[in-house]
Amino acid sequence: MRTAQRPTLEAVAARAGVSRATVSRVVNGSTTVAEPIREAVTRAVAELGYVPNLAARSLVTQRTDSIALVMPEAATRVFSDDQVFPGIIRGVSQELEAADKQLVLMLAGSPAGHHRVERYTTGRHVDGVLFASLHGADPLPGTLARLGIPVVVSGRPLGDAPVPYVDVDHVGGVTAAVRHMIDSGRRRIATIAGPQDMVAGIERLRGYRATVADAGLPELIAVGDFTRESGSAAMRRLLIEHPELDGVFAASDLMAHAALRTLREAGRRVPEDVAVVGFDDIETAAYTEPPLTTVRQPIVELGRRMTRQLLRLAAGETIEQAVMLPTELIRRASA
Amino acid sequence: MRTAQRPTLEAVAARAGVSRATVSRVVNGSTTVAEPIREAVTRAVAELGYVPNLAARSLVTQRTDSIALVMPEAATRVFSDDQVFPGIIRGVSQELEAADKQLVLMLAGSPAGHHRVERYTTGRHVDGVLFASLHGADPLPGTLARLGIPVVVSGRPLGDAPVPYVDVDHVGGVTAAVRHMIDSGRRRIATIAGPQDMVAGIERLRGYRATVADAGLPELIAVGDFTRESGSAAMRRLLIEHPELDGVFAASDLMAHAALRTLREAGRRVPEDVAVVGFDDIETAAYTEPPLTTVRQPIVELGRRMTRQLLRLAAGETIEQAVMLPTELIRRASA
DNA sequence: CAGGCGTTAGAGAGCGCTCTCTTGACACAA
DNA sequence: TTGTGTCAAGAGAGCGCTCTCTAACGCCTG
Repeated sequence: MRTAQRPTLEAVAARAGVSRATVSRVVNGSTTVAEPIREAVTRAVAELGYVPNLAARSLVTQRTDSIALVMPEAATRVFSDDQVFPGIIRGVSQELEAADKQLVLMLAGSPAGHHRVERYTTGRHVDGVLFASLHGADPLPGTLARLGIPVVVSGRPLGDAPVPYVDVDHVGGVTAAVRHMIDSGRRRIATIAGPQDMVAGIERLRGYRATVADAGLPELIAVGDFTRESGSAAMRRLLIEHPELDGVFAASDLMAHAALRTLREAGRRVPEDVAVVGFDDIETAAYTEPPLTTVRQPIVELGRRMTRQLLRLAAGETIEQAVMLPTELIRRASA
Repeated sequence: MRTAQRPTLEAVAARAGVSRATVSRVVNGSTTVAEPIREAVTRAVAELGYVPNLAARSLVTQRTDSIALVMPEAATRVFSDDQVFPGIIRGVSQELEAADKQLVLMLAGSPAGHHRVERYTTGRHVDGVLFASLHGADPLPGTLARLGIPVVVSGRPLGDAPVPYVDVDHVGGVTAAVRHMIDSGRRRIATIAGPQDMVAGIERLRGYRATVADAGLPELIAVGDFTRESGSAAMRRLLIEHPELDGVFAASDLMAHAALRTLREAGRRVPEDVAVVGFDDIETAAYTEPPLTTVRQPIVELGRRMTRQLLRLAAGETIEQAVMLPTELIRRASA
C-alpha cells in the first residue's frame, strides 16, 4: 500500500501524447498552450488523479509554498482561556488559504525547541516566518531578516533589529479606558500591569502612566503576568497598599476577571465602589459578574495583516516597517 | 540576498575531502564510518553551516517528516474560549517535537477549504494526518486510510470506516456527574446537550440518558451547540418546560456558564435550588459564580496520544483501533 | 602465500519536477 | 521559391539528496 505508485508528470505526458514540459505548462497555468492540447492534458490529469510532487517542485523552484508561525509554547497556556492564540492562528490560516500556502506551526517551549525553530527557519525550509507573542528580545527574527528570509512579528520588537511588525494600538486603547474612568469621576485609579518583558505589557503600562499623569492623578501599580492567578495576587496587593482606590485598569481580561472576584471577596462593589476595565475583550468578558468593560483588539485581523505583509515581502515588494491596528473601548457594566 | 547559496552536500564533501555518500552517512548517523573521517565531516558541516535540503531528501526518501493536523475552522470559534483547541495543538506539538517532525496545521472552513485539505493530504505531502473535532460523518479520514495514508482521529468516527481513534470517556464522566447530583438528592435532572452531529455531543447525551433511566428519573432534554449563547437559550427553554427541575448537566462548561447566569436571572439559587455540572473543566470554570463542578478531560494528553498513535502507524506498527482516556469529576460549589 | 571474508568508502543512478534552449511549423513579404 | 519572423511544443539538463552496487583494503584461515 505504501508503495502505491502515484502518477508522475511523465505518466500524464504519455497518456496525453505530449511532452513533460507541456504538462508542466498546463499544470502551472502557462498561456502558451493551444486549447486542444490543454484539454487533452487536463483530461489526462483528471483520469490519472495526478497531484504534483511538492518536494520535486521545491527542489527546482527553491520555494516551499509554506510559511512558519512561531509562538512561545507558553502562549498556549497563558492565553489558553482567551482567543488570542486561536485568533491569530485563524487569521493567519485564512490568508494563507487564500494564497494556497501551508502553515507550519512551531511552538517553541524549551531552549531545545527554540534551537529547533532556529535550525528549521534558517535552513530555508519555509518561504517566510511569522512570530507571535514574543517574550523579551529574541534575536532570531533579526537574524532571519539579515539572512534575507522574510519575517514579520506581532508587536513592536524589543530588540534593536529593524524587523517589520504589526501591532494593535495599546496606548490608544488604554487611554480610552482610563479616561472613561476619570470621566465618570474616579480619582484613585490603579493598574494591574502585564509582564514587563512583553510589548503588550510594557505598552499598556505606558498608556496608563501617561493618562493618569496627564490628569494629575497618582500612579498605583501592581504587576501581573496576564493570568488570573497573578491578577488575584496583584489585586490583593493593591487593596492593601491603596485601600482608597476607586478604579482598576487590568492589562488583560483574565486579570480583570480575577480582580472582580477579589474585589467582591473584599466586600467592594463593582462598579459602585470600584470601577474595573480590562483589555482583550475575550468572550468571557461579557459573562463576568458584572459584565466587564474592556478594550477590544482585532486579533484575527492582526493575524491576517501579519500574513499579508509577509506574503508581500516574500513576493519581493517593500512593505511598511510598522502597521498599527485600532482598539476600541467596549462599555459594559463594570465601569 | 534571496540567491545566497547555501552549502550543499557536495561542498561539505569537498571540504572534508570525502565523497558525497560519506557525508550523507555522517549526517544521517550511519555507524559504518571511521571515527577520524566522521570528525572531519562534522567539522566541515559546522564550518560551512550546512543544513540538509529537506525537499531533496523527501524526493528520494518519499518521506516528508511532517504531519498534518486538520480541524474544522469552527473549532477555533466554538472553542475559542476554552482550552480544547490550544490544548490539542499543544499535545500534538510536544510529541512531534520529540520526534523531530513538523506540524502542518489546516483549518478547514469552507467547502473549498475542505477540498484543499483533501488535495493536500491525499497528495501525500505529509506522512500522516490527524483529525480533531470532526463534525458529522466526514468521509475523508476513511478515504485516506484506504489509500494507505496513516490517519488518527479524535473521537469515535461517525462514519463506518474503520479509522483508528483516541477519545475520552464521555459516558464515564457524564455518569459520574449525574450520579453525583442524584446522590445529593436531586430528582429532576435536566441536560443541555451538545450538537448531535458530533461524537462528544452524542456520547454525553447517551451517558445522561442511561444514568437517569437507571435511576428511574425522567429525561429533561434541551439541545445546544456547546456555545454560551445556545446554553442560555436551552436553559430558558428548560425552565419553561420543566420549572420543577433541580439539577442541570450541561455538555460543555460554556453552556454551563451561561446556564448559571440564566438561572440567577430567573431567581434560582445555585446550588440551593438547582445544581449545575458542566463538562470540560476550562479554566473559567473555577471562576464562575459559584465555581463550577465539572468533568475534566485530559485534552493535552488527547493530542499527545493521537500523535503517538499516528507516529507508530507511520512507522509501520499495528496499533489499537481505539484508545480511551479517563475523565474525572471535579467538585466545586455549583453541585 | 593464495583465497576468502568483512568492513569501509566511492561511484553513479535517479527521485519528479521546472525551465532554458532548440526545433518545427506556419504565415507572410520579397 | 526563398528568407524572415513568430509562436507552440519538445529535448535535456540539473535542483540536492539517498542508496545500491562496487572497489579497495586489511585480516584470518588453510
